[in-house]
Amino acid sequence: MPERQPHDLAGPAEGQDGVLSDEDIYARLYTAIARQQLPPGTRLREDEIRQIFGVSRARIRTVFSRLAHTGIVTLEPNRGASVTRPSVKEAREVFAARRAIEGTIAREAVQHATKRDIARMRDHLMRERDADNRRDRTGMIRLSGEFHLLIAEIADNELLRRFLADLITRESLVILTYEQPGRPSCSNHEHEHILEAFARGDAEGAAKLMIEHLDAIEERLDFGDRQRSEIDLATILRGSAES
Amino acid sequence: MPERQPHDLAGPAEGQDGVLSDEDIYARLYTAIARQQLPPGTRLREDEIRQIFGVSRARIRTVFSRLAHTGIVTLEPNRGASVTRPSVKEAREVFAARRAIEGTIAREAVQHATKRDIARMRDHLMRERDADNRRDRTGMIRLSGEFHLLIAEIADNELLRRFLADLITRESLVILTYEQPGRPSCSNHEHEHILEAFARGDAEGAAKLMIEHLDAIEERLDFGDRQRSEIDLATILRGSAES
DNA sequence: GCGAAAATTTTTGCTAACAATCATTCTTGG
DNA sequence: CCAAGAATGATTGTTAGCAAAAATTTTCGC
Repeated sequence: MPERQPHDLAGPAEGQDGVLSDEDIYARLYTAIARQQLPPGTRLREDEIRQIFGVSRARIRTVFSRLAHTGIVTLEPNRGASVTRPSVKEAREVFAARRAIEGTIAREAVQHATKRDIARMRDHLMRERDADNRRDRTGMIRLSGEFHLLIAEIADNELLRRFLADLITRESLVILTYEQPGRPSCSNHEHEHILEAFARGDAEGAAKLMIEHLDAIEERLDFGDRQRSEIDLATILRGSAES
Repeated sequence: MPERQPHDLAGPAEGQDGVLSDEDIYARLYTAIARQQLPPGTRLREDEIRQIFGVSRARIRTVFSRLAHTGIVTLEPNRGASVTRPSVKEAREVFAARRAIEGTIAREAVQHATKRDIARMRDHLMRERDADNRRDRTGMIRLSGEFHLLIAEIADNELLRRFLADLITRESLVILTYEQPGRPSCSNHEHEHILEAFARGDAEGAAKLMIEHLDAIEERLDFGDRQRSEIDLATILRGSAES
């Protein structure tokens, strides 16, 4: 897993007179991490980021502090910032937190959903299928997360939507850290079942399917396998030293 | 509603060599706000806070930025920071978000709870009753929030616990803004019913009671009355100008 | 006396620069 | 040749100070 460098974070200037606001910078870094462009462990050096965005270091420190507060960036005193490498415990907490809220979000969203919302969901799944057919992995990851956020948007609670956005971003780091090659984490077949529950107005069904979907994502990761293989290697290496 | 000043935020130094870390400063301000010591609208001037804590302004700016990210402090460009005054919409979102997660948290907590946890809850309710009998309003508010956080702690998901802590802090601002005098917002009788559900291991019952408890808190506030009385005054004042 | 404009003060936004810490490279002794 | 220590460079942590914006006070004209 090579660490990618944050070279292309700067884009068209969004603020007044071409100056990026702290919020803009935060959003850029956040999005890059959410889209797995900056994998876990990527060093984020203040001076480099400040040059990329053309601002002073103090601005970057502020942004880093906020990113750290959401848990997607880790600050080490005197050593700087890096994209968070989630531990197994953290990973499991992210999934548990998602299960805790996404069932309820789905239920609320079904009760709020208009015909237009359902059409948006359909359109979204078509785009997921397109990306899947094109083997556009980055696009799939983005669209998968966005499907969940679309549901949260339909549920119409900004606090929950933002909390979920953070959880999804943290989960994208989990996926990069613990994913098994060739085994996609988020299935658009499962998304389609959820959409069907929405279309028939089945709030409890949607909630149940959502939780099962999240269970399935978690199962596709390999926390357990990784720990076992580490123990085996250590045993083997100790054995060969003693014989 | 007078605005209190942040004079007494500094306390015993907690960091190495008596220097407070950013985290310490964040925690101090957060706690003061959560305990309603700094009411909605309180101006937080950088220079004043920096003098109180004996650090540079840049440190304070970092802390303010993070507090603003949780929504409990509001930053206005070129005008500074103040404790957030929640709008009615925000207030309702806080309650809706709490209902969305606290039912699930209560359910999880019942399934995790040990005898020791139940004893801690009982002890906590005794302290609530003490505070109530002493008419210690500040203590009641703190302990009420802490009861909810104790349940989240028993549920053992740090992400949810922290999100709930933020929601509770935001709710304490809502209560200060919209509370009816003489009408306490959080009833320890309702807490006792919740504890009973815990003691008999009734996860669904606990979840249901928790949601009803939150409904009841929300009902005790007067979003509606306030809006209605404003409309009446405007109508009356316009009527007297035309006659 | 009142309102508007000007002047002054206060506060925020931001940067350059220095101190402190860590990481890397070089040197030295065994 | 290797390990330990020293030297050097890179990076973070922090502050002082200036520019810009907002708030407050003073002045002036009617």
